[in-house]
Amino acid sequence: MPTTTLFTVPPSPPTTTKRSSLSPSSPSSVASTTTSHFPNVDRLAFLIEKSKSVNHILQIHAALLRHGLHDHPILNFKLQRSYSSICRLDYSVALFESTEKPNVFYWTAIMHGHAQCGLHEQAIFYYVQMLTQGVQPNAFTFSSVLKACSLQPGKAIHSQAIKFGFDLDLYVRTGLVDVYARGGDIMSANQVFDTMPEKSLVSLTSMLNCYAKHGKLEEARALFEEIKDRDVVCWNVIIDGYAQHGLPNESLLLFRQMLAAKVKPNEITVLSVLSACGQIGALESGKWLHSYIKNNGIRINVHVGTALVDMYCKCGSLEDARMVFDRITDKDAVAWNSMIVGYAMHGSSQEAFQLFNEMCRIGHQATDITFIGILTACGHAGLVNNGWGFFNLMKDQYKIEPKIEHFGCMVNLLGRAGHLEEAYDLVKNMKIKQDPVLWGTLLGACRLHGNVSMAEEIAEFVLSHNLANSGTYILLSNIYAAAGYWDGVARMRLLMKDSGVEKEPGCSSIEVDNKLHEFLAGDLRHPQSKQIYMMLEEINSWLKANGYTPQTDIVLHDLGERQKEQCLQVHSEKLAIAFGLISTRAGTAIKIVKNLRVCLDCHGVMKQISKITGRNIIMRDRNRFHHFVNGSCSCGDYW
DNA sequence: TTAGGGTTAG
Repeated sequence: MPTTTLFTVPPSPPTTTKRSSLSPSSPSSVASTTTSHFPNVDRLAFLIEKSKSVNHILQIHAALLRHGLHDHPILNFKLQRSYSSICRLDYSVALFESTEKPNVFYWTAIMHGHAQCGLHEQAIFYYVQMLTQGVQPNAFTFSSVLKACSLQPGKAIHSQAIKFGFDLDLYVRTGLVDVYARGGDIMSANQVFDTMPEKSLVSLTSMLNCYAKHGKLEEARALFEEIKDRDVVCWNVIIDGYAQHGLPNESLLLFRQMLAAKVKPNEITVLSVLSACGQIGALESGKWLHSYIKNNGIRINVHVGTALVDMYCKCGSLEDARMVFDRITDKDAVAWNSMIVGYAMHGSSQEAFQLFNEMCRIGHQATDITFIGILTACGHAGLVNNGWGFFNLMKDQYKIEPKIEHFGCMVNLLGRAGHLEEAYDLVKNMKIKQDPVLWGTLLGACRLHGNVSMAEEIAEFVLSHNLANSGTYILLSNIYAAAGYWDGVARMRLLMKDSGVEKEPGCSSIEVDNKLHEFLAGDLRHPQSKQIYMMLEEINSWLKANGYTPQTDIVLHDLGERQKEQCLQVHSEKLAIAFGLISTRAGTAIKIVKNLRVCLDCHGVMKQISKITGRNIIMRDRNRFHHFVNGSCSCGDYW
């Protein structure tokens, strides 16, 4: 019986056993098949199909040439397909072109090969050529070419499939659902799907994917619940749908259900679940998943490795991230970027720069994302000159046109460092479309440096050019509040109310024993609420004893001093830290994730708590990580 | 009178 170990060199066989040329047991024996035995076509066909590397295929190809079998229609066809399957389209095309009068099998295979390798236009070109040469397509042809179609050509192929009578074929229909799904035409996808004469698990999954990809999670869930024998692909689609559309908790919940349903996760599953862990900042769950991967034979290839690096960075453990990163053997630019961006968000600028140099040294091309990481690193460290240096390097040497995100990093860097005019000029003069977020960044810098006049000038421009969003009103309101212009605050609140804008409430979360606990400001919903508030009282007495003054001026409401203090005391991050202190062992680090930027008062309080309790506190806010150790923060109070 | 081809997750 042939096995997949055919291409490994076996222990030396007894010399008395005559090895048949029909069952070669090593690559060289394929190529050196020169005995009188005529190779069996089935056997060679099998060997071609089993081949996974270009060398194996080339050896078999050579053997075919030696035996004059290269013209054999099936072997030639299989060879062509085999080269395509490893994306060696050069060989595949050469074979195809040397085939006299290729039949529909050859045409379909060459289309499929190109579609598979992402050469979509080429695949469609072959389809047109085939028709021009009078070869009739069949159902296989349509399902192959559809893989290469975006919405417009897809519609044309759809009509042709109807014309040739293959549109009811299960595979063709599934391909059509997929075309409409990819093109975002959910209505048409639905219509094609609903009118399918029969539905397979694959077609159901294709429709499920359509909903999940486009954030139609309710529809996706309803369809998912209807599917009887869910396979791993099905689960992957729904888990990823939640992970990519802002519901990472739901994604983790489904992952647990998948395990309970005894469906074995694969590489694709863990990519989505790791992303979900990263979004939540769930380090314990992420670590558990890492061990699961190791214990269940899921290979840590460059994709899984990068997802792990990303998860560890976002969950606050740079050490674990770096350990995984160093073990990735075939790092691509994405892997390097994830580690560089990780260092950047922790404010480890020097490490980010070092890694960037290392990446360049070994010949990896930096991408636009690399520069986002590097410029972010400059921003967190206030390195204005370095920032300009990298920004220009990117444009001039790497020929990467700065995108809105790069301008965002620069405006943030300049604005934060007090170079307000420079930042203003950069935004005014940039050649790409004006963006509300960028103006928001600039307004944020005006707020930080108390420049009310520039803020008002910008506000006027932004409001009159329809560039305001919810953030603009909030920022302006905050700027007025900080300057004590309560009239201005009232005006902005009115504008916000009229435009239906609501401020996103601050929310902090903390993971204890694999369970996520979320807190809003002043939250009383937690079962241990009473103990949490008692702990808060204790913290307050510690702070008082240490002479800490609450930063009441950051409370942007027109309230009295005592009320402002009370307002600060129940900020979500304070509830989370209080819960962390009562629910974890003394000495363990506490990790908190906040959806907004940490406020000045909470930042000061965290520093004090780290000193008083001797605990390390790691806090991820919307902007970056803060590591509080013994009374100081890794951000150096610059954030 | 034959063999060979296709659809879903990343």
